Amino acid sequence: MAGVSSATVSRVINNHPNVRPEVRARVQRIIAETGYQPNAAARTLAGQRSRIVGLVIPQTAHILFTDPYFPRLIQGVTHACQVHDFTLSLFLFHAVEDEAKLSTRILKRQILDGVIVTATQIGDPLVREMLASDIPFVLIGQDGTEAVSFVDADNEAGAYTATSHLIRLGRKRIATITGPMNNLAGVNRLNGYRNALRDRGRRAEERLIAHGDFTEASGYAAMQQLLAHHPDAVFVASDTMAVGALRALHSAGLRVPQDVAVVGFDDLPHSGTFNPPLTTIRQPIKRAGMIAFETLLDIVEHGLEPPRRIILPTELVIRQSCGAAALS
Amino acid sequence: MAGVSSATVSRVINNHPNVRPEVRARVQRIIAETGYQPNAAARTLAGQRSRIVGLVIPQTAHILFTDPYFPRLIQGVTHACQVHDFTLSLFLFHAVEDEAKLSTRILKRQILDGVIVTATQIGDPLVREMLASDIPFVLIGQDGTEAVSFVDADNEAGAYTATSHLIRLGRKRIATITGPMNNLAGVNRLNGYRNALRDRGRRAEERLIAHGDFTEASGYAAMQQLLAHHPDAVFVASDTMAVGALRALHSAGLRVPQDVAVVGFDDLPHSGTFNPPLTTIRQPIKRAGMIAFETLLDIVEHGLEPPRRIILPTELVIRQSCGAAALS
DNA sequence: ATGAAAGCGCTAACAT
DNA sequence: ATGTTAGCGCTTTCAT
Repeated sequence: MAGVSSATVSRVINNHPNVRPEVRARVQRIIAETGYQPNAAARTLAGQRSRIVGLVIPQTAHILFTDPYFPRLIQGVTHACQVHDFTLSLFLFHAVEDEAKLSTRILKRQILDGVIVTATQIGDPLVREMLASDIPFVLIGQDGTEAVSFVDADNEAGAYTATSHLIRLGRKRIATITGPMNNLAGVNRLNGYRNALRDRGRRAEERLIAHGDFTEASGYAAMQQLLAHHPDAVFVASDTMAVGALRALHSAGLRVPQDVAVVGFDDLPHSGTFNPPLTTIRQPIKRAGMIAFETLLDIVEHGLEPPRRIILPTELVIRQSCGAAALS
Repeated sequence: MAGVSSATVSRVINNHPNVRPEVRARVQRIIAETGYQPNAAARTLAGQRSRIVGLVIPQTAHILFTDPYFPRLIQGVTHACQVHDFTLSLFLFHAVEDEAKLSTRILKRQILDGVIVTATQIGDPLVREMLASDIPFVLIGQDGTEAVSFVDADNEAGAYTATSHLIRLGRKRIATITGPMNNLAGVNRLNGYRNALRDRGRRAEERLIAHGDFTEASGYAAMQQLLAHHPDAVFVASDTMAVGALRALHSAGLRVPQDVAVVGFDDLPHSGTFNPPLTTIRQPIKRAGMIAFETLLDIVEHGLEPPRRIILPTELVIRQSCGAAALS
């Protein structure tokens, strides 16, 4: 004790106004000298705030988890946590059964001030559960539910830009490899592709649309399937699938970009080192993670209403795989 | 209330023996019906156990964090946490300054029952700090400190196997791209390489040893450097660096495995889809994460002494890049 | 501006 | 085998 009551120490730590500056300074000195840190459990119990948020990654994302997308996202969220002196807890579901534990183990124990949920499918039961529990939460990406706060990239605009770019380069048979159709990012990127063609008086040919699931293997399979219809360009809805597509193209002896131009989506850390370096739509993954946290914090502190709906811009990053570099 | 005191409820929840079976059943029924979950903060405060462990990833690993190695590891740790009803908190350091917060923010607040630390450098100050704080912790990998519990792959044996394999295939000028020399995995893999050559009466040529830092870019640079000395094989100390090495080889117009055989280390999820598919040393990354957690749990429950030192076996996975497949 | 005291929801030691 | 009670270390009224 530094000559004051524990109540005063508490006021100092929590920056309450009613403390004489000189007392405050003295207490702070003692804190620094002794290396005192308040016990987190006691604060949580007394104050009803844990300063812990959860990052929930559903089972559907399990196979995607080694994709560099998630590390980037985690970097963003942890960085924001760091800045605001929050702790991040990770909930990674390995099987569908695990998700049943979400409500009991995670939500009802009141350890979390809020939750960030990522990579949901359309109408994800996880989201319904969260909604029912009235815990503050924000989605990264959308699940199609109205009145849910989210941070998302402008998937449709990004896909539109990518496809327009290929049209502008004079490509005639522009195919696409989509994401999963039970995922709104997958759907929106396909919409962007369709709209870009439509706005230039072309109709999307169904044979030039192949579905993937955001994995590299699915990109490979989808590209092989498209080959039969001789595309001269392909917009791939994720960079990871683009890796697979490039492999399929190489195996078939086709040159990129001369025979087939390729544009991806994501701009992952290694996309610039693909062979050839990948032209792609950059989405600010790390920033999305940071903004998701900050939005969540705002909700925790100022209430759930109205739902925050944040859409982040994307940009076209031109490298070699689209053939534009060769022209200029 | 189900007709009993809170103490009895507590006994039921914590599986204390002294409860009549019929009372226990009744209480459990009520718990199930009401969906009651004990408040985690109160339990922690009263019981001195939080059932939360931390996973600490130092700043030195920041640039490596998008490597699929970390997701695998995280999958292992979260899976084990799931099974034992623990929660995982992630501490990812973005800058050296952040690490200063480890002790104050993380260790002294007593939120964590224990900590798993990964990817340390030799003599990492982080480890010294943990040691000083007497919190239970285990390393994934080693930092060279004696009397510290760790789980590690048998890096030296793995590298020895890889190099021996290349020798057996008749390669004469076997180079290596190493990991960083301030990292014990890097050092041990180099030792394995040297020993394999020595045991077959060869001397490692210093010109055929190029240093990398486990990033793809460093693998590319190191391979370019080695090219001047005309290796006919190269053991690359990580699959991610092998991607870079393969790129350098392709750019130089060399064929893999005909001109240069390549063997990697890790067996990351995508290593089988490289061009050509990569022969590599598989280390059980996910399992290392699980075992690290279980070892930590053992330490938390049964004390720090003696330090657990666990070394996991590796295995050679033969694919196309080493040229063995072509021979058989 | 500060201190005293109640209480957050549990666990554990002590009675019975 | 079960209930009673005293904390765990804070925050937050309520006095002063």
